[in-house]
This record gives sequence, structure tokens and C-alpha cells, in this order.
Amino acid sequence: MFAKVIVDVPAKQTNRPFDYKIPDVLLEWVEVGSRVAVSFGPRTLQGFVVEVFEQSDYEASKIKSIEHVLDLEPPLTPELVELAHWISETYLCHEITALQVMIPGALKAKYERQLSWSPLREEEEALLSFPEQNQLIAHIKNKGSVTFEALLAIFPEQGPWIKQLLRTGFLIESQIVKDRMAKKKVLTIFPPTDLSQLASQMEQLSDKAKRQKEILQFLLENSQPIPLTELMLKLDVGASAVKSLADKGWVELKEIEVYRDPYANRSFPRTQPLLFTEEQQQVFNPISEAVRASRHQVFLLHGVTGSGKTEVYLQSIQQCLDQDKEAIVLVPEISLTPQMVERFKGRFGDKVAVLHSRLSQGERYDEWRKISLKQVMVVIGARSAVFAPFTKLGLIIIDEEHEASYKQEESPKYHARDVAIERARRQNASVILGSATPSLESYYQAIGTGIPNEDSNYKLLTMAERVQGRPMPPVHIVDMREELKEGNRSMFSRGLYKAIEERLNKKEQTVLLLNRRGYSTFVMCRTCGYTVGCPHCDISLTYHQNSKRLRCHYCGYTEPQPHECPSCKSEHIRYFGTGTQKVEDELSKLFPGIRVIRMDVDTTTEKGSHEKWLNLFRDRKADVLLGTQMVAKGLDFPDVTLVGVIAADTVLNLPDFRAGERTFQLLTQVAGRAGRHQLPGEVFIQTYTPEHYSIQSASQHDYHAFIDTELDLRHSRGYPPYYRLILVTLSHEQLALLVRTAESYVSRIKELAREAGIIMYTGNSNQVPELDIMGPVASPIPRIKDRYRFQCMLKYRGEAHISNLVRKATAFFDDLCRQQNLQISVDVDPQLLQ
DNA sequence: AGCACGCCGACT
DNA sequence: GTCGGCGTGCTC
Repeated sequence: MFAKVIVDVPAKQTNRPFDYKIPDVLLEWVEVGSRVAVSFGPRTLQGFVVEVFEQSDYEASKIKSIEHVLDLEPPLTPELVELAHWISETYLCHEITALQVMIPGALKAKYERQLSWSPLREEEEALLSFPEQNQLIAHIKNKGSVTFEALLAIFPEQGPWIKQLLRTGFLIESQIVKDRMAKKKVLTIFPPTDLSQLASQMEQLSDKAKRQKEILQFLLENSQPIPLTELMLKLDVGASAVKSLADKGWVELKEIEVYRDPYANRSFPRTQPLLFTEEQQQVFNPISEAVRASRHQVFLLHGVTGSGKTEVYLQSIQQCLDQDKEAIVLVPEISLTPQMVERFKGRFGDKVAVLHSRLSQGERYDEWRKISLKQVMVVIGARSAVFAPFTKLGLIIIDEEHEASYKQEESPKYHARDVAIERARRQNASVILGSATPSLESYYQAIGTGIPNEDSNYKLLTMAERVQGRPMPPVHIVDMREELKEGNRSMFSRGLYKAIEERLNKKEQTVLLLNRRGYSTFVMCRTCGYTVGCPHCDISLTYHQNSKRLRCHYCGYTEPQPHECPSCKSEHIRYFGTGTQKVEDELSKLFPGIRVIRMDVDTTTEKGSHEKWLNLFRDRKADVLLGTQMVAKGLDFPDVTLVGVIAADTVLNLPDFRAGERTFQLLTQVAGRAGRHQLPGEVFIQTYTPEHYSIQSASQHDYHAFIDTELDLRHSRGYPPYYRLILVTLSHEQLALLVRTAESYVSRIKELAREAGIIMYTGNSNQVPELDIMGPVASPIPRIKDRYRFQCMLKYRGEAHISNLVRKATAFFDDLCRQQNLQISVDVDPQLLQ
């Protein structure tokens, strides 16, 4: 038998399966989805088996054998292996990259090169008469095998000599593939199976052995195995007492594998299904019907904030479990809050695994293993949880489906929503896309006029009422130009100021949103107009108050705060633009004694800090929660009655055709945080463009008004959902070479399109164009980390043969990439246009 | 990605 | 005459 293996080399030339023989001893172990170690050229690599077959066409003498299998159970299912292939074709990435993203980081290969003394040339050893190297040889012989790095650490001078020994064959090099992570083991005490022995043994103990008696007594009463540390803590005994019992052979001391359970010390009160409202029942019925019939269907659940989508999810999952099928719930990373986890753990108990980026590598691996070993039926997690290795998938739920964070920005640049739909289609599973502000792509599909693609069938479900009929909070749009005219130069309008003051008096809480971290967004000299930029990126530096330094948000470069203009030496250097740090400062100046919690990337990097801040806020330890968009999502605090958006235009002014959509979504989401419980809420949106349709429709909670305008705009400008996009970004250190290459890249694509007979946009043609190529132009951020960036955008209708053009064109420049260190990055269905 | 093989400049 | 530069091609 043979296996086709995708090896762990993400390169164009190795992006295909290689044939290996399956040795007889491994026949039962090698399956599609197995992770194996194979010899590839001069080294040993990890690879994934994508096919098992009888006869290989490859020259028999050249076929090597699989060295070993790395897991007891294949980490991937055949279905996931196929899905990886689909991802590599759809998003134009190497197949190995798609396979790797499906397994937890703990299983990523770590390669170790081991050196050992060759037994083959023993008799020739006498010829080696270099006394100064005897120590080194003795060390290797003594250890058996050592890594090259470890050897160099002890004998730093002898690198060339080691090489010499390798070349002459006295040393042999072997490469081993290791996992990054070991399973966690805990020393555990096992009482004997026959407990009656313990009683008699207790008699034998001398009175001095009080501790040992206590332990035996405890084991008699609780006949379960117990971790050593736990026992020591419970009985306040030392390890020595246990040790002597083990030495006598009365109890057994063994290391057993345990799961790192991040929720170990928490209990989740079990909840029962709530009674549905009429609306909830109405949307639930078709979902339930599809799940029971194992029919693939995509439900777009458009429900206003607070309409009770989560309860619909929970009962749909229950429906799924009743059919003995599994369910995946995807939520955006930042709304994967303890509150969210609590609701799912509360309903389904230990049938739930949780995957999010704040878990340690080990914890994540253990949660993943619970899925793999079928110990759970439900997974809730961020983007990559879409790859949970389930085999009886019945339902995938994507909450806040419009969120841009479902798009992975590194290769493979997949969109979890689209992967979920594809996976569900192959498995006859259903999908629920839930949102208060559905993406235009999904909405367009759901109203039945979408780009015809495969046979996915969407159904629109609507929930327009908040549960218990709570009204949507009134939204005040504040025109900041008027404030300025009236002489208010502060960052708070008079309305918002008064509203905050009122909340402080009434002891209610406020959420403030500003989509910019740092203190000031740019630093400019008032004398000469010089702006301080990053020396490695074409972007202005942001001032950070606590470190008193300027920082680049793209490459992390920092420099000390300037006191004079670096260009003209004037002292009139000023800080412009407002970031969250500055708002925090300003709040404490305006409202002495105010308690503010600031949440942005700078305050939430530490593990568990996100949770910590939210708990503090929930426990009323602060009056104001101030943050970037992470405060807009999914929070539900009863005492929040005021929401303020400091500057609604920050997103609106981004050079992105989705700016209007993002603004509408952000404003609607954050407005939904106010007045979710008994107390009525109120929202202030500060803006310099109050007339903008995104802001207007958000303030009226009117999704349809927004989407009608936006769809028209997208149609006239040729953007999604009417056209699909592929963004190609080329980068290089030298601008001139980059410009030339980018231009020749675009010509190459045009040439390929002509050859394929694809109708291109020409401006005066009366044929409907299938493809339009824009650019090359400099990227919105023209330089990052000392590399210049140019991009071109392909807009197209219909199907994916366009991605073939890109594949071919990119392959054409492959040599240049290798020789000149040119980088070409392809983003299919991009969410960010930088 | 690595690594070897292979063809042209500055050195014992 | 060699040592070594990195261009080209291969890895089952």
C-alpha cells in the first residue's frame, strides 16, 4: 500500500502530494488524515496523508517508506483533508498551510537534529588522533545522542570539527519530528482494587505513622484515585508519607494524563430552555425542521440587538444533540466573553469545548483533544473552531456573521463563514448566520438575488422585536461642527457631557467608544507642518502617554517623545487627534474622582485581563467603560444606560468601500449596549458628518434604509455583493523594481485573461464585462517594515476561473520572488483593502 | 524551504 | 591551478 503525503514545506514546488510506501507494520495506522514523519530529500519532515492507494506510478526504486505515524488517532478526518484542498484552491494557498491551520499549534512539528557516534567505523577510530577533541567525542559517546545546538553550547569553538566528523561519517545525523507540546501528566495515587487490604494494613502501621494512617483512612472512604497534590493539600500531609506507602506497595503512584481545564474551578449553574417568544418560535421552526431532516440550508437570522438570538441558537443545538449530531458555534474573538461561555456551559454542561486565543497552547490542545476523542458534542470558539474534527456535524452557527474578524489575515486567508457554509454543504448540515446587521454579501444571498454559486440555498429569518418589548434606545446625533462654532473645543459635546454627569449622579454606568488607541494619532509641528512618521512604514506615529513614547501601530517601532521639531527645531510641536488614552485623561480632568476602565489592545494583552476588566465593570467598580471596538460587542450589563460614541467618523473616513457598512454596524452594535434591562437607555453619536446615511440609519435603527442605499452604491461602483474581489499586493524593498514588476504583473494577468477569452472592462464596450483589473497603485499604507507595497484589484462576476488567472500569473513571477525577495500576497474576498 | 550541483572571479 | 560566489533544480 502507498500513501500520498503533503509535506511540511510551504513552497510552490512542493505543493503537491508525494508518494510513500506504507510499511507493513504501519498498515493499520496510516489513514487519510494521519500525521506522519517522512524522509524528504536530505531531511525528515512532518506530513499529512491525503490518500491511501494500491499502486504507485512513481518509479519504484525511488519510493521511500513512511518512517512513523505521529498520533494514535489521525488528527484530521478525511472530510477535513478534502476541505483543506478546497481551501487551498479557493484562497490560493499551499495545501500544507490549509492542513496546518486545522490542527492545534501544539501539534505543529518541531524538528530536532540529533548527532550520535557511528558504530560503523569503530575500528577506524584509532586513526583519529586529535587529543583536543577527545572531550567532545567522549561527551557524545556518553550522552548517546545530542542536538547540534546543545553540542555547540558546550564546545563553541568546535563547529568546523563537528562538520568534519559528520562528513567523514564518524558522526551520524538524524532528524526527529517532535510535537511542541507534551500531554500534561499528574502524579496520582491509586488505592488497591481490593479495599479490604487497606484496613488490615492500617493495623500493621506503628502509632508513629500517623500521617500514613490518615491517608489510608481517606482512601478507604474515598476509593477513587486522587492527584498527589490534591491529597497533600486536603490532608495536610507531606509527599514522604505517600511515598513510603507506595514503597510498601500498598498504594500505587502513577502519572496519568490530565486535561488542562481552563474552567476547572468554575461551576456553571445549569439552565433550562426558556419559553420562546412568538418570533423566536417562528424562526426556530424552519431551523429545527432542516436539522431534523439533515438537509443543508443556510439561515440568515436577522435579529435586532436584544431580540434573543442566543436562545434560538441554544435550542437549535439541543435539537441537533437530540439527533445525536454535533454543533459548532463561532463567535468573534472579542465577544467570546465569560458571559457567552457561561450560557453554553450552563445549558450543555461538559458536552461543550471552548476554543479561543487566550487559552495557552496546552489548554487549547486539551480542548481540541476532547473534540477529537468525542468527549464533547458542542464547540464554541473563534474563527478556527470551524475546523473542529467532528464527524457527525449537524449545525454550524456563526454569531455576528458580519464581523470582519472571521476573515483570517494571514495565509490561508480564509473566511470562516464561507468555509462553514462549504463544510456544511458537504456534510448536509445546516448553518445559522446570526446578526443584527447582516453583511451585504449574506443579505443579498438571502433575498435570493445573490451571485449564483453552487447550490447553497439561503433562507432569511427575521426577529424585529426585543425580548419583553423593550424599546430601542433613542439616539442623539451630535454635529461636532456646531459644537466648535459654539466655542466648545473639548472632545465631549455639551449633550454627552451632561449625560455623563447625570449618570454619575444617578450611579448608573456609561460605555464610551473610540475606535483609536493610544493618546494622539499624530504629532505635527505647527511651525513647519512636519509630521513624525515611522522610519520603516509610511504611517504617522501615535503618541502613547504611559510610556511617553511614539509608537508605530504597524511594525511596533517606538521612539522617545520629541520636545522640538525634528525638522526645524521649533518648539511648537503639538499632538493632534484623539486616542483612548487621551479620553481617559480628559475624563478624570472633567469629572474628578470618576472611575474609568480603559479597554484596548494596550490594556488587554495579558491573559485574562479582558475578563478581569469586564468583571470589575459588572461589579460596579467603575462608572465608565471606555474602549475601542472591543466594547461594542455582546456585552450585557443591566446598569448601562448611556452609550457615547466619541467620533463616529474614524471608521467612515477609512479608504475602504466597506467604511459605510462598518460604521453602520459599529454604531448599531454599540447602541444596542444601552438599556437592555429595566432602566431605559440613551445613545450619543458625535460626528462631523451627521448627514451621512450610515449614521442616519444607525440612529434610527433602520437596517433596511441603510442597506437599500448601500446596495445601490455597491452596484454602481462594482463592489461586492455584485462583484467579487481578489486583492494582489506586491512588496519589495526597492520602489523602482516594485513598480516595474507590479505593472508587468497586471499585464500578465490581462494577457492570460485575453487568452482565456474572458471579457474585460474597456470603458466603451457594450458587452457586460466579466473582469475588471484596477491598478497597480500604491497600497493605502505604501510602506510597511521597510518594504514598499503596490496592489492591484481584480473585480469579477461569476465563478472562480478568475482565481486561476491569478494563480498562473503569480507562478510566472515565482523565480523573481526567490531571487529578488519579492513578495506577492493574494487575498481572495478581502475584508481589508490594505 | 533547504540543499546539492554547477559554472565563473580572486587567491595559495 | 583551487576556493567559493549564488543561479537552477529537485525532493516520493
